Amino acid sequence: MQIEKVYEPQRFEPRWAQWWVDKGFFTADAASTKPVFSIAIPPPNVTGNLHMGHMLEHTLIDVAARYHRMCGYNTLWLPGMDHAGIATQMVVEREMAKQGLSKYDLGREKFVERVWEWKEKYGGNILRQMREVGASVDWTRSRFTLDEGLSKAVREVFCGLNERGLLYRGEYLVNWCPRCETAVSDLEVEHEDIQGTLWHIRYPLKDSGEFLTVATTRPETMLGDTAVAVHPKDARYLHLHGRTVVLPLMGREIPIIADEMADPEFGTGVVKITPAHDPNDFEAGKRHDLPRIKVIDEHALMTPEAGRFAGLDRYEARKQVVAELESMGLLAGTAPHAMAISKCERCGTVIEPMLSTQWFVRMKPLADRAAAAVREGRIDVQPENWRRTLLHWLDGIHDWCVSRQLWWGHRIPAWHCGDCGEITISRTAPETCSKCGSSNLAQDNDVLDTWFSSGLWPFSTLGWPDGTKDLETFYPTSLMIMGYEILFLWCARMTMLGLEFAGDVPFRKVYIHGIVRDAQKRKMSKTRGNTVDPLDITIKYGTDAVRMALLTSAAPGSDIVWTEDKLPSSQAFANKIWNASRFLFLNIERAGFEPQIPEPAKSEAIEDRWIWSRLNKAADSVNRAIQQYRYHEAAQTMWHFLWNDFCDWYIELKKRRFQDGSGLDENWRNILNVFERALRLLHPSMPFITEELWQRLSPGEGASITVAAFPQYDANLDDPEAEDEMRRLQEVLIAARQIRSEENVPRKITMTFGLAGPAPFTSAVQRNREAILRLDNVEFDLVENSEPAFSLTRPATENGSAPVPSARMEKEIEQLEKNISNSKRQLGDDKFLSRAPAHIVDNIKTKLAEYESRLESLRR
RNA sequence: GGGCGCGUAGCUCAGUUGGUUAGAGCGCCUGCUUCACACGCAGGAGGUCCGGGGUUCGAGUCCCUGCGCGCCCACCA
Repeated sequence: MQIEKVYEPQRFEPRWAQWWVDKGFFTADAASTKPVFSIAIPPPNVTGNLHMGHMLEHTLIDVAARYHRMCGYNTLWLPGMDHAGIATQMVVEREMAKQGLSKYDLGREKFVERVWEWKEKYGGNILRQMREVGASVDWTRSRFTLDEGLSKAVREVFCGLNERGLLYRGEYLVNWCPRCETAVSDLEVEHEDIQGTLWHIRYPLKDSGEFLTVATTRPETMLGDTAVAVHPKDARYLHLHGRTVVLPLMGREIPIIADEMADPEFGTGVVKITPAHDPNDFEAGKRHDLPRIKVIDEHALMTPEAGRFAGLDRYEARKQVVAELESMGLLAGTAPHAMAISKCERCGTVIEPMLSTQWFVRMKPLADRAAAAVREGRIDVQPENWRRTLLHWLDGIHDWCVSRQLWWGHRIPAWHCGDCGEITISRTAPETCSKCGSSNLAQDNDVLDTWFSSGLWPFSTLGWPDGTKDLETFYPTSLMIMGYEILFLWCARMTMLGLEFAGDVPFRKVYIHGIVRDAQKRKMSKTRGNTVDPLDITIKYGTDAVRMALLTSAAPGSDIVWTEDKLPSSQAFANKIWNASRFLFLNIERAGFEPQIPEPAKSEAIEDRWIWSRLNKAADSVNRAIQQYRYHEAAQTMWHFLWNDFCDWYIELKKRRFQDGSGLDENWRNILNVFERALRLLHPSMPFITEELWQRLSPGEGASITVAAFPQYDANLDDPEAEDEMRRLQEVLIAARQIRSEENVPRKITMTFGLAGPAPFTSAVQRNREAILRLDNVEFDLVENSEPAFSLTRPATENGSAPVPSARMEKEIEQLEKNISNSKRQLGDDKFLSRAPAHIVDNIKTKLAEYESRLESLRR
């Protein structure tokens, strides 16, 4: 068999990815009686390409899924649907802008067609990309956002909410993005702290020479003021209650009201009220029945209500308003003011609180149920602090504005009567108005928030609202792995909607991972241009290496800082395994038999006993780690086992056994079995290389490591004696290597040491003389004594004696003296003796004896 | 204004319930073309675990506090 010196992932990865799909390994069987493990794979969002975050998330999910499948579960990789919404539209709009087109040039229908075309082209592109980085997904269950089944689920939920009294429509202040020309929810707004300005403006009292000075950060909104407020108990203004001021620039007479929202401590204690353009003022306006005058429109331009400022951009209007006030002597002053502005998460445009008619979902009842499910542990959220964060959000929930003034998305299933104005909400398009019977009906123009349909994902993808075998088998899903940036947007919504409509939690466990950041620890984002394309990276280093690099840094609760220099070492690790197998294959050929995984044989050889015990420990650790989402630990464990234990010691010790073509003997039976088991343990983390090697080792028909059993801890394989003996051998050899290295003795020259020490050391060396001679080219003259520690001396050579370098000795002596005095101090301390557990005390006693013995021999 | 997280070797980070001489990868130094691998092997240097208090026989780990970063949530003009 030809095995190349360097592992080339590109040769194998696409092949296995395709093969697994062809073999149907990712297709879960709803009819199976095996325990179910279903895991949700969030889709990459639609805006074009995969990014490193997708890669991380997919890797974690894939590790969990492969692990459970190997553990005997009926495993479903539940693919995500393709998101729709503002992001999609923005990308298409951007594309169109390059051709000098705007969506208005096309009109709604044509524009939607454009988006569909785009979706087909790039949506498919994303699937292809995911396949290329080894995404293991049952795409047959995949679903586009606007497909038939999902639309049905969306209508069902919308109508269901309505029937439960959880839906309402009305005119409120919503977050409005003037660039996207749509309402957005609170969660889609980003806050940015800026140094703003506080303008103090003097409002003249009617029938008096007095002025009231108000403070505002948005002077242009004064054009829409319908009152000014003072605190009811503010002694300075008691006499003004019920009086009237004349709004500068507009000449409108507006009342002075008493309302607690005015903070006497802030500014002058007087606040202007603009019910149409500020959430607080909107509420105050409701309390005092104030008119709402809209002076800024959906494009952020001033309305005719703004008088001579009409048509101006909001910021231009601000300038002119301030200038005019100043010239009129009504500007009492300005002051810098730290404040937060709201921006559209998608396009960065400053959000305008806008009076508009929207659809809302009443969240409190839904959130209460979700919170209860989390509190009662019906959903286990890990890491723990995210559980509290989620609960905190659920407890303080606001109603959800679900309507969007976009052209792409799920149309709201509500029909307006052109005659009586009645709104009919229905699963299917009604023929006539439910109130007046008119057939003059038009469907609501708004579409639903992307997250509305996304919130139905875990059950809509399984066939809900129809009762299907899939739904029955795989819902609730077992585990959801997602980044914290969509904890509220998605996780919370899925939980609420799942509980309400699918009758159970959408997933039993949620694991929240960190996000991938760039080398400067900034969030990766396309607009910033600091994204890394997983395709480039996987082509360069291989998917396995990329996965390993992500996994080894994926400690729970922390973000991953992505630097490309992590890749070469993962790549080196893949190559290391590759070459370990190369060693095996070359020797198999030399030994004269075919590659195979033979029956294991019991062996008394120290390296066999030791490696089995180590492997067993690794299996234990990997199983635990994956179950506890400690993927980095699983990856690191296998890395350490394969590189340090298997390659550095086990193979090195075995080498000498393969000198002559001895056939398929005990050595082979052990090493091949150990290697095969290690491949299985590594498979979830590095699926491709492990499959390739496994197939080469085990040329069976159609078998795959991907469905082989995951090795479990087996108490019978624990061999502490062998581990102890091996540890002693390693200690002795390392000590000898140090001396060889420091004395610059070439490997070719056999070194002979005097080894004086207790029986365990001397007998370990005695039993393995031949092995260690071959390994390090060292020999030992053994002297057994009753000291607790061994000591190494260099017998006289042709060059004279002088065994150990003195600098090293002095340093060690210093360290030993420190240790000894520490140990003695502890052992002389009555408190320590009486309170510390016995095994700690014993341990220190033993150590002390070892230190003293070692010190003694060094001094000699 | 609330809440959360971080600060450990030059760099990027591990370090489950407090326990003995704090680890890894990269980088650095020395020596090796040893017949699996130079994407390698062997050896080495490098840390007052951010500062200060406290609890404890014992603290990188728990508590308080200070400093420095970062994030999330929030309708105070």
